[in-house]
Amino acid sequence: MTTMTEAAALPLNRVLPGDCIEVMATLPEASVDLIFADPPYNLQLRGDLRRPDNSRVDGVDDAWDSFASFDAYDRFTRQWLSAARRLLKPDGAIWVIGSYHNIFRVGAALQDQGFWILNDVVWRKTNPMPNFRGKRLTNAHETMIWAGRDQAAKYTFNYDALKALNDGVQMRSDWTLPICTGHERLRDEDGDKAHPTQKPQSLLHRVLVGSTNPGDVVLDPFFGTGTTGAVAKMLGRDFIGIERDEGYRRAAEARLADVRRFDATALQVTTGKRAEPRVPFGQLVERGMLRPGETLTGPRGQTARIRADGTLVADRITGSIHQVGAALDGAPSCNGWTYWSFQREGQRVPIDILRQQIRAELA
Amino acid sequence: MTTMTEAAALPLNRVLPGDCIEVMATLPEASVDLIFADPPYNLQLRGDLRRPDNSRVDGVDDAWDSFASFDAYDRFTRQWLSAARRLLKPDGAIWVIGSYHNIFRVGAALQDQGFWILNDVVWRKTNPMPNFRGKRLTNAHETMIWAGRDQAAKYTFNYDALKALNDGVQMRSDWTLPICTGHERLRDEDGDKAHPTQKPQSLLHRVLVGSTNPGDVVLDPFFGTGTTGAVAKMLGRDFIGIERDEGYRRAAEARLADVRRFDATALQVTTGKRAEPRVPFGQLVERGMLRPGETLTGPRGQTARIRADGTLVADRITGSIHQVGAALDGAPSCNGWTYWSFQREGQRVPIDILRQQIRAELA
DNA sequence: TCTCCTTTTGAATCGACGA
DNA sequence: CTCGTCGATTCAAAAGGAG
Repeated sequence: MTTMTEAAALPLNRVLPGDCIEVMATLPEASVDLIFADPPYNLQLRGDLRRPDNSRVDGVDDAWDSFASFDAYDRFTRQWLSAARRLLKPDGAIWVIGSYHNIFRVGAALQDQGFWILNDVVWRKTNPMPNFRGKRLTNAHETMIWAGRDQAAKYTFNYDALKALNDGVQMRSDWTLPICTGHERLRDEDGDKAHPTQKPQSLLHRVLVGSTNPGDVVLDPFFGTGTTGAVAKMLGRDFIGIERDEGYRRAAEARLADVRRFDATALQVTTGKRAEPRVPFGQLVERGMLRPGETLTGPRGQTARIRADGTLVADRITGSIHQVGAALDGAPSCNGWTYWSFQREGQRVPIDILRQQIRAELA
Repeated sequence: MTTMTEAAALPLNRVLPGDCIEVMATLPEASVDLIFADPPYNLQLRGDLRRPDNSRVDGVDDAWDSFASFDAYDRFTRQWLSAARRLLKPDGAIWVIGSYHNIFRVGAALQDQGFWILNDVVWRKTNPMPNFRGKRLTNAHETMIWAGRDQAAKYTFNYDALKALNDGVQMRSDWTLPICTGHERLRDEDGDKAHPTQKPQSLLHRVLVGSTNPGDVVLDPFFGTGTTGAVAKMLGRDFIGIERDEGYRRAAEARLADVRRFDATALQVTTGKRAEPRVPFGQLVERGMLRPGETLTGPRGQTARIRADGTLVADRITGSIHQVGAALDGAPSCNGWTYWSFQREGQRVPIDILRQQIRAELA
């Protein structure tokens, strides 16, 4: 959906160096379909933490996670969110992940800037770090906020694909997934973890399958070691990464070079009836699949006759298949396609069968 | 822990009428051990919502949940929080429950006022209302914030009691509990629900066991129909309720009169048996155990390829592992978990092996 | 009383498109 | 803009009723 000029101006599938607020300011507005952001959590750790066996926990103590006050953190948040919002297309959306240290401030800032929250999603970790001191509950989840650019945004939501991913029941707002460990966890030459808060690919897989389409542009302003880019590449989405730390950038670039894109068939995803072309009921009459004068039957024996223009008459009611069905049932609305049947060889046949025939021809 | 004079001044185990901000101002400072608050969520619903069968959803349209703007909601939040904080003893703590509509604003206000967040706790509903229009994820959880009066507060945390409640492993920050239905749900003379958002006793049971001791004073400034009071009474804690709606107050008082101390009802609902967790096939794909594009093999050499949403494609058939297996065999049904295998190092491996791996992690 | 099936219901920010 | 029309969309529990 990008024009040539936009596409030319966008540095796709690269990791841009620098501070994300400054770099985002250089990119063209309304050019990005989705933003996934994993900003610093502002953890406020005091001293170091030791396990019961006295070994030291390797916590997040990097300078980039340190802010002088809530106020400073809020200023930072509002700046990067504002820059990010400028880059979103009108129907774009954003995901932000955080913990209780920062997510309330991020959520309030999103609302204040006009983003429209669609869901908050809980990532339940199957294998969280235990609470070694027994002073609080095990912090076993993180929170993601999914928001449209504004209330009017017609955001992408692949409902049927996520439903398929969840064994045929609609996807819920709590996602149970393991943290990033094992081979997936990037390590430096010394065997230490390359990034303290590397997110699992499974998390990004679900986000991108659910809220983007192949060919969409996904921006990650806190790219880190590039989980967003890796999954985007696998799924045939374009990405833009921004990362100011050279070490993380190098790790991400090495990682991305090894990623293969899934083939076209694998990228296809379950779609529902919404994606199908519309078929006017009148077309069934025009094509002679149903004849004017023929009688249709409703679910409880209601009858109506077809007129030459594809409207129905029942009793004193006239109108579309939907309107007559709704009127007969005293219902506020009705899907005429699933309401009415016709007779063929003594059998009741739903009219939706005929619509499916036409759609099959169109495919 | 209360002195004689404080105890004398406190209206214990009663439901006080009136606006909570005004009523709290009349109570003595530093007199309460714990506050549990379920403030209005500011839902901002538009129009009515119908189920696919055309029945109408009885949503929250009460005047008390309506605010003119985020700004108005913030002012309200800061006022009641500030009044509540004055009432807390130095080592007191607060719980606030909310949804994505309001919880970010509440969380930020808590931090701004000097409360110190201890955990955010996710209430995962076993039986949430589905998303009827298929436009978002099922909103299947609510969020609670647990915070000390300030960073120095030596808050109460009954670590071992919660660990015992959780089958001997540390209590996590995600709690899986059913919503309030059935006999527990209070109804008026007409059989309608007495309160639109009654919380389950199991939730309060866990909160009060974990963060109060017998004899503590628990304040609920948005008392509603009195779940907090009922569970407090059962558990031998004192409570103070504030509720401005007379109908809710009467329902709460009738309810409380029937509650006996040490009633085991709440305990029973808290500990439920766990069934074997369902593992969607899609999770094997998300987690990279199987790749999109990879080929699965059936018992007699049938093949199908995996797509990014966890569905299979074989010939012209698309669907779940079960559906495609059944279609290829011309069978009415099929257990895809035992039907399909994948290749690893030249060997055929049943996909069920991978499901067992995931279940082992969850156990 | 027990089983089986049907009905009801729950804190919900729940369209798209053309005229 | 608004307005009218098309037509897509639900899961787990518990209550209630039939046999």
